[in-house]
Amino acid sequence: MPELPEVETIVRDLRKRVTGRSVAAVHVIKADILAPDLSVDRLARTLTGRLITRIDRRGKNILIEFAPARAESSNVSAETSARDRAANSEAYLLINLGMTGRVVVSDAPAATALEHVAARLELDDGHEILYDDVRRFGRIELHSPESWAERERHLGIEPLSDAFTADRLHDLTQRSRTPVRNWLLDQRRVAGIGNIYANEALFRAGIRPDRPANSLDSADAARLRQALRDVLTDAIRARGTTFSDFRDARGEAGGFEPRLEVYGREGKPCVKCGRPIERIVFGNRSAFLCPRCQR
DNA sequence: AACGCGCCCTGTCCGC
DNA sequence: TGCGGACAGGGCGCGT
Repeated sequence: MPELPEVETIVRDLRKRVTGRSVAAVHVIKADILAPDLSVDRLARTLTGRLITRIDRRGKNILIEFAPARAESSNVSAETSARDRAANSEAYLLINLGMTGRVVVSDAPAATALEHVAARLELDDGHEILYDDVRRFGRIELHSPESWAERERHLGIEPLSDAFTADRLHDLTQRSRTPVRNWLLDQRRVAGIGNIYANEALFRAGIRPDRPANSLDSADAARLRQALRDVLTDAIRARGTTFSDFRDARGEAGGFEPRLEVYGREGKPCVKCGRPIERIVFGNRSAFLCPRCQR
């Protein structure tokens, strides 16, 4: 269930721990977590020896940026091969955790407990970045600046950015009649929301999850925008929600689960009115709501 | 062509 | 006690 707050938690941990390190070696144990066009060989060839310059998050994706392999030479021959050009520009490693992916730095005590390590990045300080994933729904992609720019075009607006205004959200929702919970899950519209925070935000905003997106008026959109920002911010502060699988880069669970108000609380009393929380299923996923507080 | 559904994968839990 | 089936749900590919 890693969504925006969980990924942000990992990114902040990683940023402190591995920025400025370089890659000594790459090991892939389960090759099926690599993107279809990415071979173990190309990944290893591209990353070995490279300096980690930045760690970022985009939606639910971890983005590790690497410096060019060689310093840019002033006058490279016109016949520079594609591989040379790639080595002369930044590289971007994208990690999507899927359902059960974990990124843990190897010196954390919890690292030894990882049972499904799919890939390891050895660093020059002797530590490793471990990618662990029981179900292997996660994915690792390698990008050039160009392919990353292309990939990013398919990701929607960041809900914590200044650009995510009530007007913008209202405008976007008016183009679709899909249930607003499903609407929120589509990463091409808003990036970073998954089923847990979609449900939590809709409860906070007093909006039923099965309402068509285009039924939201501007007041609904304003409440939803604020609810999304609040719940994501609160969850980041609590270092994410752990149901069973999520762990931060130190291998530790998040603290937000006890503060969920509807998700996973079927039959339990609504925190606002006391009525039992209902679970309904649509779009192949559970939605949780208070039938009284959400309209 | 936006939308909905099934699939990928494994661990856990529940009912018989 | 054991086992089969449902369920978890991110993201993608496909059919309508």
